[in-house]
Formats: sequence, C-alpha cells, structure tokens
Amino acid sequence: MSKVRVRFAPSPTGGLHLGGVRTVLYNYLFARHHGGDFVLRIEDTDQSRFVEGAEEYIIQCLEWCGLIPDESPQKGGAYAPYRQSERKPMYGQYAQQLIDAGHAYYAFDTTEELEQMRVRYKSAENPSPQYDHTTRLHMRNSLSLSKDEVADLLEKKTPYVVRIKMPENETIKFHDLIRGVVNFDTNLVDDKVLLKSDGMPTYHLAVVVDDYLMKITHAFRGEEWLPSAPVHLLLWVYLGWDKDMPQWAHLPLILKPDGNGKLSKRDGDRLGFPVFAMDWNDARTGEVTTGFKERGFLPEAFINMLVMLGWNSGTEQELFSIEEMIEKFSIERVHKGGAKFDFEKAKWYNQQYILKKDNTELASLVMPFMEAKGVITTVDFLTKIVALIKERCHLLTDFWEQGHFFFATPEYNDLAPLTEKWNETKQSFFTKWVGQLSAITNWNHDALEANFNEHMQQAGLKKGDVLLPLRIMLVGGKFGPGVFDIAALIGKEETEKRVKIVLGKM
RNA sequence: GCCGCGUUGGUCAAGGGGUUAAGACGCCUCCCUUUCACGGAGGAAUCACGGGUUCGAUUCCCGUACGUGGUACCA
Repeated sequence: MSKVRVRFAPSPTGGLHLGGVRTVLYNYLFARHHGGDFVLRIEDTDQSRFVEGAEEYIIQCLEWCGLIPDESPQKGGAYAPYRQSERKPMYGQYAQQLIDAGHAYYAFDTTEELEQMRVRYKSAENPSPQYDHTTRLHMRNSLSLSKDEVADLLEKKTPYVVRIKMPENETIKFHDLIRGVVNFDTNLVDDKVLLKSDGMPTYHLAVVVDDYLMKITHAFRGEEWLPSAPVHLLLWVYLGWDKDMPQWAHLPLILKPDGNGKLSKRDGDRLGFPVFAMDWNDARTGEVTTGFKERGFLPEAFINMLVMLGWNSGTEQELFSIEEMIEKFSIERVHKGGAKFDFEKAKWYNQQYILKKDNTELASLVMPFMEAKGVITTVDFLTKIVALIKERCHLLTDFWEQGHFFFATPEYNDLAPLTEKWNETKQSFFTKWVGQLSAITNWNHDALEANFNEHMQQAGLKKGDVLLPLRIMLVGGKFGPGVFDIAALIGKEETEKRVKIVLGKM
C-alpha cells in the first residue's frame, strides 16, 4: 500500500473557522497515525475573493495549534508549488484532454445568457434550473454549435468556460469512510464549470488534478461537498486515474448552539464566543474578530475540544494529549451527524488544561493577558498568584478577573455587604488588630492566621463574624482564594493600608 | 421544488435485537470550605413519529416528519 498522504486545502478568504481547524486536526491525526504526510495546499483560484494576509494567518493558526504541515507553500516539498494560482498552467491540458475525449465542452454563454436561461426555465417545480442535459442544447456551446461556429468563436478569442458533460442515466456510487455507500443519479447533476474564462480552474477540476498530482490517498472535507462528489468521481475516471483515486470521507458539520444550521462567525458575535482560531483582522473592512487564542484558550485544550466534536474513542476518556489522539484516532469512529457547538463545554476543556499546567509555565502564558490589563509584574510573583487562583479560572483572561487585587488596591465600590452587619465590636476589633500588625516578624499564612484568631477570640468574635469582612477589605468583593494567603502575598504594608482604608469608610 | 446527508437527555455522546440505555458538560441537592472555586456523594432529564420483520425493537426494513447541505465562471 502506498504511503498515506492527506491534505488541507483552504481558500485564503478570511478567518480560520473552528470547523476548518477540526478538518485540519482529523487530517493531521490520520496522517500521523499512519506515518503519512500532511500537506497544506492553498486553493486561491478565485482571485475576486482573495484576501490579503489570509494565507499567512492560516499558517499562524496552524502553528498555534501545533498542526504543522509537512509540505506547504512556505516549506515547499516534492509536489510544489502548493498554491493553485501558481499551478495555473497545469490545469489547461487536462481540460483539453477531457474535451478531446468528449467528456467536456466549450461553453460561450455570457453571464447574462446564463441568467436568462435560469429565468426562462424557472417554475414552481424547478426553482433553480441547471445547466445540464435538459438545457445544454439550448445554450451556446460546442455541443449545440457546429464545428465551424465553434472554431470561429475560438479564433476570435471569444471568452469561454469548459464544462463537464454529465452522462445521462448513470448511477454514481462510492464508498465514504464515514457514511458508507452513497449513490447519485447523474441526470440530476449539472454540467459544472471546470475551467473559468480567466483560465483558472474551478475547485472541481483543481481538486482532482492536484490530488492526483500530489498523490493524495485520503481526502477529508466538509459534508457540504457531498453533492458535488459525483463530479469529482467522474473526473477521476475520465482522466484515467481512477485506480489512484483517494478514499473519501465527508465530515459532519459543526452547528450553531441554538437553533440549527452551520456555525458562522455571526453566531459567535451574537452569542459571545469565538469561532475563529485566532484574531482575524479583515484588511478590507477593518473589522477584528476575536479568536480562541486571544479569548484565553490553550491550544491543547482547543484541539482536545475539537477532536471530541464529532469523534470519540469508544471509551469514557475525554482528555487526550496529541500523542494519544494520534494513537487512538480513526476516521471510522467519526460521527455522521452534525454537532452543536457548546461554549460551556469548551471552557471546561480549557479549565482541565489550566489545572494540569505547571504553574511557572502557566504564569508565562498568563503574562500577556495581565500586561494587556496594564499589570506590571514578574513571572515569579505571577507564578504564586496563578497557583492560588488557577482552579477558579476557565480561560486565561479569567486570571485578571480573579486576581487583579494582587496588583492594585481595590476600589471598594460596594461595601454594602460589610456595612449591613457592621458594629462597634467589629470596628474596635479590626482597629486593634491592624494596629499590631507591624509587630509581626514572620509574615506568612500560618502566623497571620494564628495571630488573627487570637485577637478574634479575645474580642469574643467568631470566624463567621470577621472572615468575610477581612476578605472584603483585602479583595474588594466576596471572591478569591484564602484571605491569609492573600495577605501573605500582598505584604504587610498593603494589608495594613487596605484594612485602614475600609475602616475609614465605615 | 429536486437531490444528498442526517436524527439517542438542554449539549457532546457510548451502545446496538432482550441492558437498571454508559460517561462528560450544564442544571439541582447535599458534604467539604464560614467567600468563590476545586474535590466528593446524590438527583432530574433521552432512543423524532408511523408501519412492518420478530417471541421481543432504541437497535433491522419501509415510509413520514423535522433538520441540514447542495442546486454559482465560491470554495
């Protein structure tokens, strides 16, 4: 059996959708599992949709995810070039081969003529008429025109496209790795354009030619490609390459959490979660769309969450290292049905990885998020804080929410929980306690707690009376890790300062 | 409209002719902790519908419904 070769073939038109990353993941895992190659091919045949920077962005996303291709436009490889725009000269001959064999034909119809055809044949039973065996003889193409007319049009450099001539009354059958046998009736498939008037191939021709030339053995793509699969199957046969045709797998869609339908960037904006892997800065509109990375996800967690969206190992295991995924992944265990994206579950995955992560490493990952909030600190100090608050953080951005009081004195916007149950006893207890703090020589958690308890008992108070007030004084709210841990970390002076500030407000 | 694909709790899902139909997220209760969280123990909640086949269907077959994708010189 030949070496496994798979490919991810995005078109550089915008942000990298989480469904795209999952397709990359499944390709990558499959390739690694079988000791094969993973190729990145850029499908930029539509120059009108080309977006500046999109290709570099895709590469960066793959790097962040740790899904590095073996061959790519940047890296090169034995099958270069890996950008379809740079492969343009290669497609024409195959289109010609198809024409010569009678499996494709020239079509000279203008956009307006196509539009007229659709209007003319449109009816209640047939709302979207196709360019197919029922209509092609009524159009201007090398099937309906005489040889001389065609030669003349060609001679005059009349713009044309090349269309596949779909056969009549045939059933195209193929085996999909996920869905099993799938059938299509060729009468219902239209004569897809293979070569555009600008000489560029459409996806349909390009995907077949490139998969053949690049010796792709397994082709994984989204379910939305299933209806055009018969065109691709036929092309493999007509070009005489069917012995080398890759095995197909059409991946289920990732759906929006509410309602139905494919998950789109809009849903993310609407429901408040990212859809793209990384921030996407659209050069055309100037719009910035938040990505999972910038939202505070760890790449390992992002990948783990994605692998489980449509695949499972058949066991109860949910957390997998990339090595385990490679070992256990199999395309046959991919679900047929689409999966609704659940941001809560995504956050849970991230939390699991935060909990596992070494504190020092975690601190360096959290650092940029702190700096973005204007916090200036050292990895050393941040490591201590991260250790204390990590178990209540789902995202890297949560560390600021949960720990900002370590870096700045709280603003005490809401002291109501304190004032409600405040009294003279508490006032004098805290005044007295804060007054003797300077005498404490070993400023640490245990010593502080012992000292506090001693004063508390002398004043005839209980933990329930004074612990929460102390927390609010130090933190500014009813949250955070143990109070004495906080006091130990922020230091004696800051502790004194905060207690006095609040005492002054009571 | 037509064609393709799909349908197990709110979500991700295991399973597959006879089961108390796993597990996870989320939700609820309790324990731990005098905050929150982590951790622990419980709980509510599911086989879209109708026909077959069968001693027996969630599982197999056929319909229906619903959803979704496609029906471009976009991928």
